[in-house]
Amino acid sequence: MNPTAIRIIVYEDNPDLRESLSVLLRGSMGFELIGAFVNCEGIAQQMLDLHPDVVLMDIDMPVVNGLKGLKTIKQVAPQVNVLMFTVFEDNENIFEAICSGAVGYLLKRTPPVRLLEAINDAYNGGAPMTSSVARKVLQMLPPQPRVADNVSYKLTERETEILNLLVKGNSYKMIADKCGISMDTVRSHIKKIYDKLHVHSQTEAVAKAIHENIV
Amino acid sequence: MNPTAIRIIVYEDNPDLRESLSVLLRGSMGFELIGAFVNCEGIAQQMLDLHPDVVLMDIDMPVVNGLKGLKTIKQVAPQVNVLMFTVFEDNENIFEAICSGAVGYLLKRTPPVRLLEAINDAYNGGAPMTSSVARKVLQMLPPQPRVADNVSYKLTERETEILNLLVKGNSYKMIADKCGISMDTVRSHIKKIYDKLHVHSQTEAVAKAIHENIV
DNA sequence: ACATTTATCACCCAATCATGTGATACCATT
DNA sequence: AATGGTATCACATGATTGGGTGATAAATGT
Repeated sequence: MNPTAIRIIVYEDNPDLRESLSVLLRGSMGFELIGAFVNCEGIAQQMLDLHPDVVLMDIDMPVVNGLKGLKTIKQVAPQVNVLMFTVFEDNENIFEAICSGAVGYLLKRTPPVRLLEAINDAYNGGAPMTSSVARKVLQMLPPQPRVADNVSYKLTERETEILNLLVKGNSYKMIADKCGISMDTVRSHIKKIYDKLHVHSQTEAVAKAIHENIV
Repeated sequence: MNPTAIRIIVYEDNPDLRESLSVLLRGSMGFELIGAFVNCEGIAQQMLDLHPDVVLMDIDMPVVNGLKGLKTIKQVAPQVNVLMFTVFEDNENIFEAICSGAVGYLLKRTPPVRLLEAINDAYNGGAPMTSSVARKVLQMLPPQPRVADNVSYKLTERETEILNLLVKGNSYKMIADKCGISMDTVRSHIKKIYDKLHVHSQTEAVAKAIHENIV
């Protein structure tokens, strides 16, 4: 056992891939594979027994999947750097993994050299992730990320105001009251808003407004 | 001019580095340097005149710095992918850049090959960033944002499904079609949804769903 | 000075929605 | 066997919304 090497455990149900990873890690200086399992059963005990530096974690595994495993790790050994290693690139999985404390998120198409770099990064305080994943993470950030708001649709001040009231659940009548104008005028504005947003109902307008604009 | 190349503008006050970047980009297939400036003065006009695909942006520049430049770009040409390229690795700058719409954040010690890859990534919808930057971005994420999804309102599976269709702008009739049930049944479900969410209109339900639930 | 944009209001009609009341059927639990 | 939850459908009524057409006035830009 190399005392300076990064201690790694792999969780991966696919036998071929698990074997490839094992070979890769055993053949690379500075890395030491200390365990490889088909799923996350017994993961808590494994953390305590083997105390790895980095865990390479598949998501889709039978019995106990990677996201559950990640959460367990963060409970029993939060200092362990967990790198998700998966084919899933959907927001839901990324979001859950990141929120549960994964430090990185790599797609399985990552070339071996990059994988080793990523493990190294993770060990040294980085958060390696595929750039497509990174963009998804950025999209999760927003308190106020995009400045490109209603400007893109060129809504007037009044239209923006009315759209906001709509989003808050006001009916035409309530908007008319709050703005001190007639319902017909509200109608008129809303028609123009629909035009500009390319939608045909309140529902769509509200969804679009929340997703893309000021809210 | 190569019509398929990625069109790039560089903002960098250091003459040597600017020259290095120019040489690098001119010598690389698939990249076309269409401008290189010492600061962000006149950046708005430059965006409109040159319409780049990717902007490589230093932060520390005299007169008008990179963060201001970034914000200007996002106002006049929000579709441009801006890659910050800087020596600063402090949270403040990263945070501001990301929140202002930068798609990536590279440190100047990034090797040239990686830089080209990053530009390519940025152009193709990724968000390339140094892994140490990525970890800082992760730390900006709220600890565990919302676990409180539809469970809190205890919507049934069917109700959740219908709510989602509603959020996507479907009318009762369209939902009925997609679910293979009658409009009256849709009505019935939606009534229950309103009850559970304590709302009284589609608009409110949609807003609430987007803000608090699964979407 | 003229054209454009913005905000305002009016009227009409058909489509859609909100709400209530009630019924049937299936399933799981008790 | 009875209960409660879910999913399904029906009918009715009034309110709200979406679209069309058109008009006036003030502000703005050319």
